[in-house]
Amino acid sequence: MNIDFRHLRYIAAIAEHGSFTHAARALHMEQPPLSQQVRALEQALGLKLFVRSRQGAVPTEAGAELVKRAGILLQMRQEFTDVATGLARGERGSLRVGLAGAVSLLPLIPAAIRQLRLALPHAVITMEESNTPALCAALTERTIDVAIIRPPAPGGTFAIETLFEEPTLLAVPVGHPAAGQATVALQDVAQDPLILFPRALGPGFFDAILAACQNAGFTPQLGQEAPQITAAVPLVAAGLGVSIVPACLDQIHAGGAVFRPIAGTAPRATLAVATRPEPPAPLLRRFVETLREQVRGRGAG
Amino acid sequence: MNIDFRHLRYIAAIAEHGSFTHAARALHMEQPPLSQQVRALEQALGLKLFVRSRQGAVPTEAGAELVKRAGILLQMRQEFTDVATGLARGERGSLRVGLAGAVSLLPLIPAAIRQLRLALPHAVITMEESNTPALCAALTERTIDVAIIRPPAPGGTFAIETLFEEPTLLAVPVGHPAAGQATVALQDVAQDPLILFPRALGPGFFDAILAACQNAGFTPQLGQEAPQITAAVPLVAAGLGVSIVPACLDQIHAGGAVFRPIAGTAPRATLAVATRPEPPAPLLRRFVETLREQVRGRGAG
DNA sequence: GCTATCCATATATTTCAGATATGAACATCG
DNA sequence: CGATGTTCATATCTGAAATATATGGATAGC
Repeated sequence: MNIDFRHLRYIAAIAEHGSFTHAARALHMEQPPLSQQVRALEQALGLKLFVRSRQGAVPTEAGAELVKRAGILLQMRQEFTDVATGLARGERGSLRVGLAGAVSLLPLIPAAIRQLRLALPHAVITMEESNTPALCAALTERTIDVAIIRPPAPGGTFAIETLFEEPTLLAVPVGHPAAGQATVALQDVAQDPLILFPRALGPGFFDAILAACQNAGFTPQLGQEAPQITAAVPLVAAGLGVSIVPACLDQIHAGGAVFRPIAGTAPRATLAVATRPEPPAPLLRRFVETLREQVRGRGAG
Repeated sequence: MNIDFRHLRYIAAIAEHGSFTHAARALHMEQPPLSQQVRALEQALGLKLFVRSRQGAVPTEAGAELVKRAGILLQMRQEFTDVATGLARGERGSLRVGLAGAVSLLPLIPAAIRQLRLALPHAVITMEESNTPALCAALTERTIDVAIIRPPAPGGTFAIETLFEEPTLLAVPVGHPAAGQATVALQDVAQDPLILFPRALGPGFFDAILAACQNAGFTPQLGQEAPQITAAVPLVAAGLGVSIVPACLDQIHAGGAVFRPIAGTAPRATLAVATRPEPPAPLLRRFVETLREQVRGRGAG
């Protein structure tokens, strides 16, 4: 015979109540099937678990030992279902979040992760920073579970949800004439070399910047290429040119670079949540929901 | 739904084989019921355990966690049955043995216990020494599981099995005329005070000694009463009289007492195994069997 | 495009846990 | 001392649920 949790529950109940009849009542069943099942179990194990008498039933020595183990097993089953419901509710599990360049400077994302960490102490949330193409590759390779990227996502097929459009600022070196103005028109820096990241790291943002310049009536002269989006700021500070960067980069106090709002219609840096196309794990779903809440709550970030 | 070992086996097998079809084969069942059961389990837990594809099935993160726990539970069930069969075979468990006075001097009993200890390393065997009435009381009170007694057993109802008849020796003080003889007839000590234990500690043995004296043609003059059977030897050594004692007592080298075989039909000290009337636990059965073997092997002991 | 393989669905079958009814043994109480 | 109520055991029946059988749909590899 195959021992079953049922048998374990039965012998535990009998030991607890000291009688087949009372145990049966507690188990919401009748006494005969209980006797029958215990009898079958005893036969299968080849030993008597209880000494029956008119006063009830007491475990034999072997019975006591096995009742003890039955209790442990039942407790572990309970733990199994508890963990399962925790996982189902997204209160448990692990989530690896990938962040595109400069995204971690946006208060929004760390805030969302912090909120989730507090709400779900059993969840393990890890972060890593990279660029959009690498993040998308990591998604398909299952190295991460979700990425905040700058669309479009290259290669593979993902579920993409636009989070919000981040405003941009013009970064100019101190001493530059535009640094004196409260707001700068793009034309005012048409002659300066434009320092940008490699287009592959965010073609959408890259093209939006170029389009804005075209709209302003000039074709920008591309200067030194910044290896990442954030790397443009030190280059500007070094006097190699100007740059258009996500607004959150003004947190980088490079000393030597100042940030100014752009007059008119400035380009915008889109941020999106990318996941694998498969149905999301509960914890992932919660994370995305939290992100949306944060966006709604803060407007931008 | 109630989670069952069946479900745990199923998900463990699927994780191991990486496919429903192969797992079903390994489980000696068909694929549809396996799919159905896992589906039901997933529904009950409210989460997906496996990602199905044409290449097979791989656990989700939650699935992997739960598969791990399922393996532990299954392993503990195995341990449960292992312990149960160990208990059933009497290879496991505890046995409390009570020994009547002087019985521990008989090589037979320690030898049996030693043999059992070596053969059954998982068994816990403890011993204690007392007198027959106390041992019988301990049996009914379930303080011990088996006793080697000097019948008859007072009070209560027990399963008694005679082990063997131990020969007796005459104990006389050095310097006593009988000490010079190789064999002593009981008549030769008819005038000496006979030192004996209280009759209640072994009425059968006590009466056998008196009967032997009557047979030899005299009624013994009872001297100082020894509190236990073994205590007679020092009293004899102190010159307070003679005694008739189980042969094994010659191991007590009191200095001052010598032991001599009794001519003719000497009284005999019966030893018996007493247990509670209920069917014996496996380990107890083994112990009694070992005792019988020892008796057969050694003749006396 | 054909075939093999994978999982899902639908239906039939069988097994087995549980309910009901009853019996036997014994303690308690009037 | 017998009546009554407790205990657990036995026998038979019912019903739910696990499994088998048959089939379908989707896809990867040849």
